[in-house]
Amino acid sequence: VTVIQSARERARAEITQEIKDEARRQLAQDGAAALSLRAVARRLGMVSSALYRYFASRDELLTALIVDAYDAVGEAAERADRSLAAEDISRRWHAVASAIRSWALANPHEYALLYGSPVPGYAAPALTIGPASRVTLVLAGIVADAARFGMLLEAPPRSALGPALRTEAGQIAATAMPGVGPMATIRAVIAWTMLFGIVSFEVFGHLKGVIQSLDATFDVAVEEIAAFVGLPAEH
Amino acid sequence: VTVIQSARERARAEITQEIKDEARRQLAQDGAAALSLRAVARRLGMVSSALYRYFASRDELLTALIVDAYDAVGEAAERADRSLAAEDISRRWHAVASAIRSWALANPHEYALLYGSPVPGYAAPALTIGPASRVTLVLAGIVADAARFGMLLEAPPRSALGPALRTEAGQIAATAMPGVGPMATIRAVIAWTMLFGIVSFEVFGHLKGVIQSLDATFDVAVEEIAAFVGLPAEH
DNA sequence: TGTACATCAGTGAACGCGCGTTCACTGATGTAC
DNA sequence: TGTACATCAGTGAACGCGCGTTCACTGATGTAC
Repeated sequence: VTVIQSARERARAEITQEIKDEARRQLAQDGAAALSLRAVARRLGMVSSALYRYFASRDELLTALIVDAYDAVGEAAERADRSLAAEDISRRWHAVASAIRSWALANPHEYALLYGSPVPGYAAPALTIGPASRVTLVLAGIVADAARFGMLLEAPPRSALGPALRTEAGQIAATAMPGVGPMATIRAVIAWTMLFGIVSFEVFGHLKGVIQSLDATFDVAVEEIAAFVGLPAEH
Repeated sequence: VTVIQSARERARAEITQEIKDEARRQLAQDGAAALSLRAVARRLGMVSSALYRYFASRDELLTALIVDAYDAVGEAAERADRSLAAEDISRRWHAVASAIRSWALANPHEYALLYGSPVPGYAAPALTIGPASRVTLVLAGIVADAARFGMLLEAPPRSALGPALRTEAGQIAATAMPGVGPMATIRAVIAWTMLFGIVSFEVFGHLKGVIQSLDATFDVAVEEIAAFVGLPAEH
């Protein structure tokens, strides 16, 4: 963190932030497709070409928003995780899942930007990978800790893993979940997609007209996914 | 089905179809946001205003594409389901899941239109509900048949259902899965979101750089979801 | 401390583009008597 | 079977809009001597 800043540097940082904030506001209201540099500039009382001093293109601004959004969910998940003792596996799992869901429901358009349809013509640059994996690493960390504490129940698989998948599971475990066996690793990856599956269905409106008790359903789902991964039960 | 048609009626039906086909082609290439009436008209050698004889607005054309897409996945699922004996629960489950995934991978933009970010400013009209539920009913039918044949294993829940959710489960079961208990019904609904969760993650690119063996992972996931719902194991 | 020059934020006009939708019209196809 | 009229597909021009991006510029802030 740079501390000493000239007035110019400070102004630049502040205005960059203001641009992102206004862009985020528009994103939240009308979605990513409706985000326009000109509209952002208009709202800030600037001329549209002035934004090019801060972002080289619309895509670059979009990338900044994506990175911020990944960081926002990531931080929400990390905060929920940190608020509990490491051994409290089941409650950590529930807390993190709820944090992700709450963030998604509070920021549906940002959630859609991250986990919905890819924006056509936009290729996520490499610098989004780090922030994107924060949430994933939190979930993986819970499974890894469960294994570390001997609390991970590796149930017999209904179908055996092929050799290719075993190898891949080993690599994933090595980097994100040391000490977790291949089947449990694959189950954890699948659980990750399951979690976002139910969140996406709720945020995108597919449960409307199907289920009203969304909180209760989500809790049941999270607990059942925990069981599926082999995490200890609640209480 | 109307059989007797005047030349005018036949021409109208054909051109309506051509418009939808061209629109679908553009949708497949550049996504829903890039779909433009003018571009469609240009490709068909018509003037843009001529399209208004067939669709009252861009949204109406989009709705037609959505309905067709729902019908396409729905039919793929139904065909896969019909190809097997009713008692062959496990293979029906796998076949239907694979049919959905294959359709999604072959038609990523259409899939995104149905299950990705909602199109901002577009409210799906009531007439999409019927086609949208075809896939869901196929999956529900498998669970219902499993119950009917005494092949559904209702495992003890890790967390009990609240009264509100029990009531809702009863209603869902009554319309879509007669004979299935409340917990199994909720599990079926959750399984439905899980299935689309993994398909969405694959189609939207979130598994890129995480897992290479996508076919194998999907098979494992489908089998594990079957176990979760209480469907019989393969073989 | 003061001056000369370099850096940089912001302006305003312009380029070139594509979009959805409306409307008065022409001319061909269908229908009623 | 033939004529008069109604229906309807498609045309072409226009309205009004907003967009991303470039570029030569002004004037203020910062830096080096």
